Amino acid sequence: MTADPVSLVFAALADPTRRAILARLAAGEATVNELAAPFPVSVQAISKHLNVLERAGLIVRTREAQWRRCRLDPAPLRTLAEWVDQYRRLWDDRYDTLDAYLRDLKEEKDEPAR
Amino acid sequence: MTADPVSLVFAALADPTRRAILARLAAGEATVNELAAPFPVSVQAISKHLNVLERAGLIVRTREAQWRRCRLDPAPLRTLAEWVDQYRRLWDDRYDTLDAYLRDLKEEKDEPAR
DNA sequence: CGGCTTATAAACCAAATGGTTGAGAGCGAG
DNA sequence: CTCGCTCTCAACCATTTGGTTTATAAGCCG
Repeated sequence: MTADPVSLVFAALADPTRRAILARLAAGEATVNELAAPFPVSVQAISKHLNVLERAGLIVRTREAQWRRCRLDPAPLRTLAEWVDQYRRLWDDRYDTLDAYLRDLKEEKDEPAR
Repeated sequence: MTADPVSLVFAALADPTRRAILARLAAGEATVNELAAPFPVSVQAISKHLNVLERAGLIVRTREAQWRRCRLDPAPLRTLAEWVDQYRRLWDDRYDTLDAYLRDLKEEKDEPAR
């Protein structure tokens, strides 16, 4: 129960079953049974996975007769993309100019380095 | 022990302490003690966190006298950025033109040609 | 050598995780 | 109303996780 949203999203995505569920939902809404069908586990287990995804804000569930329709909410994924982008300069060559800018900033800050 | 690399990376990032360690390492290499200093937990706990980060491929540790110097390896973050990008069209309006392009690609594939 | 510092290993513990089964609740169709 | 389908809740279980403390390895320096 770390409560902090970023951790919730990362934790939710740290499971292959849940990532597969998201992939399925990217193609459109689905009911719990539809989502559970491809997996070798019980529907109850999938229901638990959906709870995790919902608490992370990655899906929303709407009740519709006896069905619970699940829809993907991409907002947390956007947040996550921004988080990863903090580190883009570390691997992306095309980031060179901004990287140089940041190096300049750093040199200003700690002169006696190296 | 899910072994699958993507899950390892997500799981490693699902902890605020470990993300803070990565943020620190983005500014440059550091020893275990240096990394542990800001946190209210024992050095042993940090050592365990470093094991998790290392198994996820996010850091590499080199021995240097009695110190273990830790360096960030951005490769898994790049993989992760690519994973998230699968979903970019779901939230990014500017993705409209590329979205249309991908739809065209898909139409091509559905035909027997190629 | 002996002591200090750095870091890991091992044993232990409480809590969280991912799964199961069993028991309903909610709703539509016959 | 009752049957069947959809879905969740509750209890239980094994394993993992994040932390602790204690012990130990490895290396520098006086």
